Amino acid sequence: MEPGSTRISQLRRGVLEHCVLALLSEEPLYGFDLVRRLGDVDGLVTSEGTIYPLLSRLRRDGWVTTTWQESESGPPRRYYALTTEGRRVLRAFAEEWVRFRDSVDLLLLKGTT
Amino acid sequence: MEPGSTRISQLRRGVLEHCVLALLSEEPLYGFDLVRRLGDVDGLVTSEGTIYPLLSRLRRDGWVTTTWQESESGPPRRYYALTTEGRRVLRAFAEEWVRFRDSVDLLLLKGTT
DNA sequence: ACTCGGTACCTTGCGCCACATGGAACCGGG
DNA sequence: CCCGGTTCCATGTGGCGCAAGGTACCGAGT
Repeated sequence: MEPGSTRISQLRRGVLEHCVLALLSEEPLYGFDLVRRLGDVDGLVTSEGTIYPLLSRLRRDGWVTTTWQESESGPPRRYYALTTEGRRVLRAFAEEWVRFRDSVDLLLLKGTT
Repeated sequence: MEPGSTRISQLRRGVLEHCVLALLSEEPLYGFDLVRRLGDVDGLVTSEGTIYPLLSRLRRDGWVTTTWQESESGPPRRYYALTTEGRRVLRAFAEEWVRFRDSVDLLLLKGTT
């Protein structure tokens, strides 16, 4: 399938990023683990080709810091942890999301019930 | 501001399209009117530069049909009406949206309450 | 030793779509 | 006779999710 063409993948735009922040708000995690965890969530299944560029952006924007840690089961892991700015962004998005979600719900589920 | 760069505009991706379908599911509407109606909805404010290419895609995909109608207040209006296929797509997306929304809610609003 | 699957990191190129910008034409009122 | 409101459209840009492909480490099996 052509990249970025499915309807559901359009949906994830701008949301996935903040779902990662939400996961990191509980504990530092590494990329490969994030892919696995998101893989368990309906509608948020993703791949390494999405996660790593995304994590780079988070780093670039100063929303996360990273630390390398040895692994017993493979190459070293890069753990990502939220910065104060990252937490602020997450909180702000959570509010924005609620407003957006309610608007879409209102339009979309009016006649459907 | 650079086009498509704001965080909120990423959110609208793939959603706006189906919100338009939802609006059309009640009655045929024309482009300029759609911009006005979406302008009243928090988080879905958009512009003609977004709506008209979007409507072209809906037409291309056979989800809508159009009819021209004279206007007393300006140039003729192009009214868009849902096809059977369009209604099917809308119903399918509504289900997909609920699943997606619930997943995001779960991740995003876990610690925020 | 050698391969093989699992783990773990990364880059590159593509396609989609929201948006800014700008253009055209119609109308009514000052 | 111009100007704001209405109504349609096309073009170019930027961001991001994704497929594809590459590198390297580990343990287990042959």
